[in-house]
Amino acid sequence: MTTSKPDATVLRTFAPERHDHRRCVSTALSKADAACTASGLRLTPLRRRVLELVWGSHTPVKAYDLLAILGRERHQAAPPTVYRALDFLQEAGLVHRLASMNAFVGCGEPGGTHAGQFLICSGCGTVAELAEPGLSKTIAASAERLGFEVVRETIEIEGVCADCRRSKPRTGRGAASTAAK
Amino acid sequence: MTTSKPDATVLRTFAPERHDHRRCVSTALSKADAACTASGLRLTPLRRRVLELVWGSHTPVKAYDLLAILGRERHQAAPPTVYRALDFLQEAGLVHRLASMNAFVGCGEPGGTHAGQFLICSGCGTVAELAEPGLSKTIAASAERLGFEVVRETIEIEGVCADCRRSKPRTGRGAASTAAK
DNA sequence: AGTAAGCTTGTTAGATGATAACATCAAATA
DNA sequence: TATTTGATGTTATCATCTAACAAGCTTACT
Repeated sequence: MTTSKPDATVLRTFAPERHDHRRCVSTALSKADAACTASGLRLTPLRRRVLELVWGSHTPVKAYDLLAILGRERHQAAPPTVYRALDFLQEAGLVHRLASMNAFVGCGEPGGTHAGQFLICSGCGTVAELAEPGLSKTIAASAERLGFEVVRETIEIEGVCADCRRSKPRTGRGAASTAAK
Repeated sequence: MTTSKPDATVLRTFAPERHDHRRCVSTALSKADAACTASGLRLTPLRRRVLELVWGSHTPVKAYDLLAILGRERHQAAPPTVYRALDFLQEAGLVHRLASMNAFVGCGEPGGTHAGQFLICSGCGTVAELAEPGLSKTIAASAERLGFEVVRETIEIEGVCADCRRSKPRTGRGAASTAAK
């Protein structure tokens, strides 16, 4: 699920347990088509397929997972194939790379290349993308005081999403059930 | 340069051009000794040496650079040697890993395992570590609204530090001097 | 001291992540 | 059509990180 939320700062919400994810994918692809057409970028079949695969997963996707899938589909696929497609998609603002986990997620609001702010749930692995102006503003203010000019922000917050907190509530001191291991 | 700054939110400042960095290193090692003694952790010769090497560089250090140095010193050193030491130092709160560049920096204020907020200068490569409560608070507020429980923050801001801005001032549209490559 | 337990390091091997360099092919343009 | 540019194929390699087991040290207890 990604669009038409009242809260404009949430570009991509955590994936709810039940939803027709195919619609997310097709919506994302349509947006991508439009965005590329508008800016004169070439969303080739390969690039489009990679984008589709990235969106196809609820959770961030690793480059080599994509590579494995492409390898099955195309009889041949080497790392550069996938990395080049991902590079293009990143520059086009269609996917984001999560540095803290070396993985990629579809961008909920393609268009301008914007800084991503991500909440990553360690329970279900899904990711929410925010665009909190307040956050960027606070960072800019801190940087300003040191005379630092901000170019790129990497903000990735790991934690537990609301759904996972409900299904695996925390006890007072350490979880009891899944404590082993 | 790392300590005794009036601004308590700056845990580690950008390295000034001229300073006796050996003092930074020895200060950091003393702090580490004290912290480990206090918390019953074993700062073995190997771990201490790795910490020293990390601090020895003004800029974030790559694991394989450490490995190369250790290899020269010890006649043998394999990746696990260095990664294990780094893991220990991270958990002890003595170094931070910068996910956006796969590198490590000494922590300016060891002790509790705190979230790092980093300003990374792409000019000189040096890093400042902040602890802006306002920033964490803003993040917590955004997370709160989504019912998200924050566990770990990865905040890495890339840009240009004050010194580098002075020495390579930006022109109106694109730098002229160092534009080629 | 003896010795068992647990932590630390050595060692080998390999998984995973990413890029360089050059060849080939397709699309856009002159 | 010829030329140029961009996209993809291909091979090779580098960089980052981890698993698994062996060996050595410390610690704590008898």
